[in-house]
Amino acid sequence: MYSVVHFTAGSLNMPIDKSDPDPNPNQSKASKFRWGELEEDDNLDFLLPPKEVIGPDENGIKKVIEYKFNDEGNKVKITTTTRVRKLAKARLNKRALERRNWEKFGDAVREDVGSRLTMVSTEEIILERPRTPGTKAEEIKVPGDSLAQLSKGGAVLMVCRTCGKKGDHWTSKCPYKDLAAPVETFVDKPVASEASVAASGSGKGAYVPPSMRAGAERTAGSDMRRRNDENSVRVTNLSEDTREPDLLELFRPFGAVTRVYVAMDQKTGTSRGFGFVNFVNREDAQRAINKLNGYGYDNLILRVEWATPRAN
DNA sequence: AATGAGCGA
Repeated sequence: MYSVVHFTAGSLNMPIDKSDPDPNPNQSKASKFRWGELEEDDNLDFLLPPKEVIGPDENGIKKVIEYKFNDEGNKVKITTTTRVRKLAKARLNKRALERRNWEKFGDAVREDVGSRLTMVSTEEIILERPRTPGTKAEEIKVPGDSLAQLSKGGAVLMVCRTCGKKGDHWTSKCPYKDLAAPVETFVDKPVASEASVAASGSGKGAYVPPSMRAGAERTAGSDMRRRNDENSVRVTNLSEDTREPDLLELFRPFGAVTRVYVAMDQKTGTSRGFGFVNFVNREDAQRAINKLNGYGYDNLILRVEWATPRAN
C-alpha cells in the first residue's frame, strides 16, 4: 500500500516560523510527518553565525564554537574544548630529528611538497647476477682447448666417479649415470655379501636400503624406486605468481617429491609460467599427471605432462 | 606458447 501525499508549490515556499507548532494540527498523520521531515531536511544553518575555531594554544587546548538549532527550534551555542596532542618533538629520537633536517632528495627535490610529507621515488636497479652467461668464462677461454684437453695436460683431473673413465666427462654427464650406483657410495663399511645380508635378516651394522637388498630389482628399466631425475613432470600454464612452494604443496600429496622448479625470467624476475616436479616414484608422478592435468589452479587450467629429459 | 641451474674431484 502507498499513502499518496500531495504537495503544493505554496507549501514548500511557505515562510517557516520555527516557534510555531504544526500550523495544521488536525491534519492526518502523514501530513504531520511531512512537516517534521521538512524541518530536518531543510538546512537552515545559513541563518546561524559561522563556526569558530580557537587554538590550539601552547597547551594544546582547542576550542570550537558552533551554533545549532535545538529540537525546539531555538538557537544554541555549543562550545567544545579539546586537548590536542602536541606534536611532541621530544618523542622523536635523535636520528629522526636529524632526518627532519635533511635536504630534500629524490623526486621531492622537484616537488613542492610540505616538509613533513613522505614521497616515494622509484629507481630502476639492474640486478647483477653472479656469473652472467658469456662473460668471465669466455674471457679466460683458450680457443680450441676443451676441458677434456686441459685435463690431459694435468690442469684438471676429470675422472668420472660412475664409470671411472678419465678425461672424458664429469660424473653428471656420464652415459651410465642412470644405472644403479655403485654400492660403495651408499654404505660406509665393507659390504657384506648379499647372501649374508639375506641370511642374517637385518643383521647388525649399516642400514641397507630396500633397493639394495637381495632380491631387489637391479635393472635400470624396471626399477621404479630409484631416485633420479627422470620421473620429471612438466607443468605449464602456471599463473605468474605461482612459486615453488605452491607447486610442492600441489604435488606433494601424490608422493615423495625430490624437486620442484619454476622457470623464471632471469631478466625480469617473473615466472615464465612453467615448471617441473620430480617424484621419487614413477607411479606417483603418473597419478599426479592424471589428477592435475586440466586442473583449475589460480584461475588457469594447468597442463601436467611427462617432461622430456633435460638436454645437457 | 612454453622443456630447468649449478656445482666439481
